[in-house]
Amino acid sequence: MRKTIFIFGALVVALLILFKLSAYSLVSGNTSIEFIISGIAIIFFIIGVIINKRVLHKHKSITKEIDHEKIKSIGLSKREYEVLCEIALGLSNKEIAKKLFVSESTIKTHVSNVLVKLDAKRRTQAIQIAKEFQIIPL
Amino acid sequence: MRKTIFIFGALVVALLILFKLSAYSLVSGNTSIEFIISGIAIIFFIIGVIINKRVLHKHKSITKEIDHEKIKSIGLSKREYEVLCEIALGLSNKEIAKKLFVSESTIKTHVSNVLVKLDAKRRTQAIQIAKEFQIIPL
DNA sequence: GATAATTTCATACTTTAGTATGAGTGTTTT
DNA sequence: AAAACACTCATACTAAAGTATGAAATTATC
Repeated sequence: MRKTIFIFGALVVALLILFKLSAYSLVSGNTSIEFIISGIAIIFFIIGVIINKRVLHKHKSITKEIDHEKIKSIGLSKREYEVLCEIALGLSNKEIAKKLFVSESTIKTHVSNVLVKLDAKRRTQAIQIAKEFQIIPL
Repeated sequence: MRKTIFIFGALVVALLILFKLSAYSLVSGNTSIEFIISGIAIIFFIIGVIINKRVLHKHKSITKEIDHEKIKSIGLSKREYEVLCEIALGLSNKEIAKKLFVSESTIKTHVSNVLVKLDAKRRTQAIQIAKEFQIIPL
């Protein structure tokens, strides 16, 4: 938020300087009106692009970033969340067990807990629900 | 593509009109220089926003829209693709069977074919692969 | 109209997933 | 220290998923 205020402040100052500069240039007759207009047009075009990018980027990040608060509110433990991520990658229980250096029965326990906490009947449904909750990357 | 060309053409024309107008206004002394500059700034700011939105929208559509060519090249039939989409929604074979008004064994056949064609060992892996191929919606 | 591809279904089987229960071992938290 | 939690593992079971094979009906395609 502080950044945004700073940028807009700088923008206003730049605008005022532009006004003064262009008025001076016109009076002194050094520069043509077309040149000034073109410069201003380019500058504001760029500003428009940048600001739009910022706004859209925030939107994107909302849909992409992981909602850690949601994970907590659901009550998923660190290990359960890890298992959930591996499920979403398409791994079997056996493969997850190997990857995390634990037994398959341990993974089964974690998976069961994840299903209960996400209110899912299957691991595929858990993936879908986790995506809706934005707790796993797309 | 035609649209883009048309828009840019209109843009150039609008620019030239602006030049003439501002030059005329200044000579006749009806309008202040600040007013003209502000107008131009606003117009180009808006143009910048619009163009940026178009570019980003195309980018988004690339990551969101379904690659029908890919589906064909993989060799997925219409029914198999339907089943794949239902799998991605987290449905069980029985649920898919009900939804598509066929028997569960039919769905099993389709699922098996899908797994072979996507080179997946499990339905969860098939979901992941299908997402990477961009043949199912995120 | 014949051929090829798709869709449908069944049966029998193997494998994986998921549930239930109990229990041991550490870590926090109170 | 005791309670609560997280992680681990096992056994035994049920349910679902996936494979293999064969076959009939439908629909494109040539």
